[in-house]
Amino acid sequence: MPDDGPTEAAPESPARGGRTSAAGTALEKSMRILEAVAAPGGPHRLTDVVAAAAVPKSSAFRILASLTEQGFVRPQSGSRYGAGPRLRALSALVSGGEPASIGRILGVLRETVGQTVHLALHSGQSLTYIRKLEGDQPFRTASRVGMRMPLHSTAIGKSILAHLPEEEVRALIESAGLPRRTPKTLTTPGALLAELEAVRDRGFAVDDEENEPTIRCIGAAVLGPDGHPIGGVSVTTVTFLVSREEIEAYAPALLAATEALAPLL
Amino acid sequence: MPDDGPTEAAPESPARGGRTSAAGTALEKSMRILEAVAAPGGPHRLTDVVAAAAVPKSSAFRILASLTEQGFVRPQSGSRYGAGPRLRALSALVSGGEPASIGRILGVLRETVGQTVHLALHSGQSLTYIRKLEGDQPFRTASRVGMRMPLHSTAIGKSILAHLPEEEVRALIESAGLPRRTPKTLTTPGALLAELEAVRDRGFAVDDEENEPTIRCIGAAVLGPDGHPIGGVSVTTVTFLVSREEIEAYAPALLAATEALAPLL
DNA sequence: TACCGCGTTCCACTACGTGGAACAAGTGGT
DNA sequence: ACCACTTGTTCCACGTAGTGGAACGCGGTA
Repeated sequence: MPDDGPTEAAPESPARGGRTSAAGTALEKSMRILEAVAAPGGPHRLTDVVAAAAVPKSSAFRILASLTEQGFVRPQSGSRYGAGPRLRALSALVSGGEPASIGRILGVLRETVGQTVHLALHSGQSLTYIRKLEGDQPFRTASRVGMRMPLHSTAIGKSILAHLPEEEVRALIESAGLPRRTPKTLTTPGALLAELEAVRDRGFAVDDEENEPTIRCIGAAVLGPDGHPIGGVSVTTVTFLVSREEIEAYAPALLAATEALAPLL
Repeated sequence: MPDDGPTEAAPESPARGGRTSAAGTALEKSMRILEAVAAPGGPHRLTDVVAAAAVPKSSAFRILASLTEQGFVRPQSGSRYGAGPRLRALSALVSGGEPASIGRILGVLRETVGQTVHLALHSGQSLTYIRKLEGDQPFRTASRVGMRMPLHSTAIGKSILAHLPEEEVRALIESAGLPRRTPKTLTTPGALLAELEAVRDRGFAVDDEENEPTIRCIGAAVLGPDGHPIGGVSVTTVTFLVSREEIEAYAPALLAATEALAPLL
C-alpha cells in the first residue's frame, strides 16, 4: 500500500506501533530465536528453531550465524544449536543477581502446602513462569519455566488483572482477546470483570480448570513499590485430589509468600 | 566462490569480517545493551548503559525503548533500566537447564581447597565467568560472574589455549594481541607458546600475578566430547597467603572437578 | 544567571537485514 | 538403484529499518 507519503494522518499509529503481532524488527526475531534455542530439550535443529520462533528459514539461518559469531549460540555436533557461553553468562548474571531469598520464600510455601508452586512475571499480554518448584505428588504438570500463559485463564493472571485499572484490562481484552482454553474459561468481558471484582474482594484468585482440564490453582499477585502488579505466585493441584475448599485453605500461606516477595521482585 | 563480485578484490575481507572491534550490527549493539542492563549494581541510567555498551546515545535510547516494549528490559522509577520479565524468564530457562550437578562439583572443590572457585566458558578471544564460589577468606576478588577476561593472562585461559592447535593460538594472538595486564604478563608469542607447552605437560596452568597483581590462580580446562576446550575451572588465591608450591597442591582436586564437569558442559 | 549533564526528539542517508527461490546434501521408502 | 522428501546452505535485488550527529528541554549546581 504505497500511499502518497508525507501527508496522511494515521488514525492510530503510535510512532512504530500499529503492529499488533506481526513479523517485526530484526531484534524481535533475534530474541525469539534466542528463546527458541534456549528452550528445553537439548540442542535444537534449525527447522525446529524456525518453527518455534516463527521466522523465515533464511533469516533464522543468518541470525543464528550472527548469534554464533557473537558467542550467544553454540553450534553443537553438526547443525544443532544450544545456548552459547555469552548467553549462559548473561543468564548467570540475571539469575544470580536475584536475591536468594526469593527461592527460600517459595520453598517455604512449597513445604507448607506440599504442592507445585509457580512464580510468574507479568509481561505484556501474558505472564511468564520464571520459577517452578515441583510438589510432593508423583505426577508432573505441563508447565515449564520460560513458558507463557494468557492472563485471563490463569490464577496468577487473574490476580494480576485484578490489580490493574479497568480501562487497562479492557484494552488488554481488546488486543489479546479471551481465547477459550477449556470449557470453563471465562470468555466474555463481563464474566471476567465480575470475576476480577471477586478476586479483589478475596485477595487471591482461583483457576478452576479454566486454563487446563483437571488442573486447579490458587494465585495471588506480587505488587511493586508503586502498587503495580509485577507478577504473582500460584499453588497448583489436580482437581481429583484437592477440592475447591481445600485449595482455598492454602490462601494464608500464599499471601504470606506474595507479601514477602513484594520488595524483592 | 565463482567470481570476485562486481569489481573490488578485497585483500582480507571474509564477508562481514574485517571489523575487529568496531561498532557493529544492530543485534550486536542490542545484546551489548542487554548485558549492560543486566550488569550488577541495581537499575542503570541511560548514560551508564551507553558507556558500558559503547553505543551512541540515540541508538541506545531507541534500542532500550524497543527492548522495553518487548519485555526484556523494565524501566524502573524514572529513567533507570533493569532486567525485564522476559529476560529473567530466559535466564531462568538457561540457568535452570544446566544440570544441578555442576554446582555440586564446584561446591566440593571449593570445600576441599577452601578458596574461591571460578567456572568460565571460552568465548571467542576471551573467557567469561559463569559461576563464582567465594572462598573462606575474608577478602573478595574483583572478578564477577559475567565478566570477561583475556585468555593469555589467566590460568583458565592458558589451559584452554593449551588445548588448541598452535595455528589457532597464533591466529588468536594475531587478532587480539597479548595486552600487558601486569609486569608479569606474558606478552610475546614465544613466551606464551612455551608456557602452553608446559601447561600441556602438567595438565594444568598457573597464573602467577600475570592477570592481576597479588592474585595467584591455578586452572584447568574442561574438554567437550570432541576434545575441544569448552571452558575451565580455576582456584584463586592471594600471593601473600598461598605460595606457588601450595597452590599446586590443589591440582588433583581441580582436575577431578574438570573431569567430572566434562560431560556436563 | 550561566553552566553542565542528562534524557529525549528529529531527520536525511544508507547500510543492514530481508525472504523467496534455487542449490546441495542427506534420509528413507519401494 | 531410483525417486521423493526433508533439511541445511547460499544467493541476490530490494527497500525498510536502523543510524548517529545535532539540537532541544529540563533540572540541578556553582
